[in-house]
Amino acid sequence: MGPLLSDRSRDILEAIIEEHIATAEPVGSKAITQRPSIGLSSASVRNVMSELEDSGFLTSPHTSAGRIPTDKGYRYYVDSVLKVNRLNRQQKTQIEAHYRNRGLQMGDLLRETSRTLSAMAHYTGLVMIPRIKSTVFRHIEFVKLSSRKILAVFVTQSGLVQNRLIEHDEDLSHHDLEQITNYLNQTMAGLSIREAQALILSQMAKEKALYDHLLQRAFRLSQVALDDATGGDVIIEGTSHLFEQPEFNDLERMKRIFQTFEQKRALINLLDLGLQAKGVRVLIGSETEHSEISGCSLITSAYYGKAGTLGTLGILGPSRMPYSSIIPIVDYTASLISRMLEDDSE
Amino acid sequence: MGPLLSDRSRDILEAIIEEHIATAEPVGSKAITQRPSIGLSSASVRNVMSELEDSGFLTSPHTSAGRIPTDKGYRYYVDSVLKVNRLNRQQKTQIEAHYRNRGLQMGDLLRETSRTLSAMAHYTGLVMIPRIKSTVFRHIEFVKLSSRKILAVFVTQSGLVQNRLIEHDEDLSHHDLEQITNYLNQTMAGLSIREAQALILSQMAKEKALYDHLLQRAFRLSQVALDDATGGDVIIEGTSHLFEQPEFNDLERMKRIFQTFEQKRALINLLDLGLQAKGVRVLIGSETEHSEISGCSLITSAYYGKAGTLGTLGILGPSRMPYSSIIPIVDYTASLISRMLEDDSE
DNA sequence: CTTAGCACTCTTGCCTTTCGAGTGCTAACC
DNA sequence: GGTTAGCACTCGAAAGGCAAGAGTGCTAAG
Repeated sequence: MGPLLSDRSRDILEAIIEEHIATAEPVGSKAITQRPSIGLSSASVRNVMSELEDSGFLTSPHTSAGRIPTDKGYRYYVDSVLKVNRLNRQQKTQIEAHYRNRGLQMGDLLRETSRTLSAMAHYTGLVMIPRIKSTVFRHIEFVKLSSRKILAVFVTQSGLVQNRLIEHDEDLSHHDLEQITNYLNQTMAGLSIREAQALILSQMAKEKALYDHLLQRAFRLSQVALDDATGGDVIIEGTSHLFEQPEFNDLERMKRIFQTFEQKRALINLLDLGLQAKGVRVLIGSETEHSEISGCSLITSAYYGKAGTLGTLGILGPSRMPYSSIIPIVDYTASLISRMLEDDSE
Repeated sequence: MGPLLSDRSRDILEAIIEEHIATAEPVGSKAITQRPSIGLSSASVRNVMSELEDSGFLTSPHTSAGRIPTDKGYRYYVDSVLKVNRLNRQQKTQIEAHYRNRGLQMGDLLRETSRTLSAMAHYTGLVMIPRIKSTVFRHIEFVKLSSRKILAVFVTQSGLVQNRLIEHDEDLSHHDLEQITNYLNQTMAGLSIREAQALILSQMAKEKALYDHLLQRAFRLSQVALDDATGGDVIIEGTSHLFEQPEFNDLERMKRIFQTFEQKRALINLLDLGLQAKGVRVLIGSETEHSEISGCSLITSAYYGKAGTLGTLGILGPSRMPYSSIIPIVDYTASLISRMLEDDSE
């Protein structure tokens, strides 16, 4: 896909984009001629640039200011031109160093991953916390906080801890809770949450007939505890890096971006899109269909545990981003923590 | 304390500060004379302003630009002039509305509180998560994730859930862990963490003599689980409000502030200062001794659970802040969630 | 002690000018 | 034919100048 361009047009588009990525300035025809790979005069380059503008790959801020890539331009570049670097030994070591010497539990591991991404890329790091539904049951516990309030604490195979407060209209004794806990832990051991939920529903129908009071309670509690209503959260780190980018010199724009960070909803939706995709996914500018972060690109990849896809992680930065070096960072980090999460649950 | 000023100087300082808070501009002598409370000519006001500048309460950005309060000026104002408003019915209802209709567990409650503070004040809300040490033990659970890894999940009286990954060199069976769990839950029920830790230490000494293998393990595990090394965290909400303030039009400054938000360390230290203090505490500009957030003020208050002080919460905004309306917001919110946390553990 | 008056200072906004970068077009060149 | 030198043109950025306005400090009179 992507419209076909002549070799020459492609080379010049590549040169313009790379120059723009390096300088953050609109690039003129003269700058291009100075590249060894282009053996043309500035006049010829101008002709090509004019064509590229007509077909929507470039745009000019004003008449006499050189040209900058459009989202379409970046898209073509990423899809058809870009050659992704491989990480060198040193970079890999640098990433791995973030995880050395610590027994990190799931939550901390994900936070550290977001930090790693942000530190390596000098942009903002994003890590989506796994949806409960995509995890495997390990352990559940009901702790009685007061006569009406029960805290359900729930641990997944990969060590993610979730908890939910349940208001119960009936006073269950410690002993009752213990029995419920034991029963549920035995019954649901090793099930995926999806399976567990199905089991609960079918059992609830049955138990109504059997009229076993305690079991009824057990299933009702576990149903609430495993309910996924809270729906996803995302860990954002390294937001201050955005201040370093000249394209974010605009306070109004920064405000909108940070509002988006705070609401998280929109980010979660964007990250969700990457759940199914294989490998690294690049969303450029308006493709995010979220005007609040226009001018930004999002590089994401899914990460996995033993039970399959857990979530996505990625980097948010300006569209003017050195894709060739950012993409492998996301790729390597995703596969690294996937490996860690798979090993973990042995 | 606070240097003594004549009534007149005090009135004029008050007028200048309130005018500056309202307009965000340097205020000149003429603006002051228009206030009904000041029955003086601009010339007289100028004389007083000159004195106030000499004694360090005011400063002028340049010769012909009116004057703005210094940190010392704000400090005097807050300590000796300010009359704090009371919240009206509507504001209280507004705050309470944030907590209606939801069974919020501890973590969510604190996050919601940070949101509430930020929404009510239009500045950034901060809530410190309680240090383990200042809480009461409720429940502990050890979940075996793999042969070497044990996840310790630990619930406090107020429903705060903490977890820690323990790498253990010995393969404990599920049955062992269950016994350990039961024993510890019985032994430590109702103790404060401080007491529990003391108990663990003394028992560990004893058990060495008694040579009970399982108990030794139990105490060693619980020691690690209750270790407070992670030390505090703070929930920050509403950072985007800062963009609305004219004094934060400076990108370089914003960057420093957001870096401070990311590191959190400095914020935690500042919030810690408010742990002992009774009532609302105001830190103005340079008093924070943290140049990164110079020009900011921090209004904090401690909040309580049944077992005493849990942590502090507050609002971060520009020094030019309507203290009279912000202080009661912090005050009321702190007492409101304290009440909720006390009730909770009945 | 207060205040009117006034000279002085400095910023702000606005206008003009200049400069330079970059373009598009045309005509000459290979 | 494609390619390129040359050139007029456009437009923004930077610099300078000017007037307006706000605010001050000082002085002298009330």
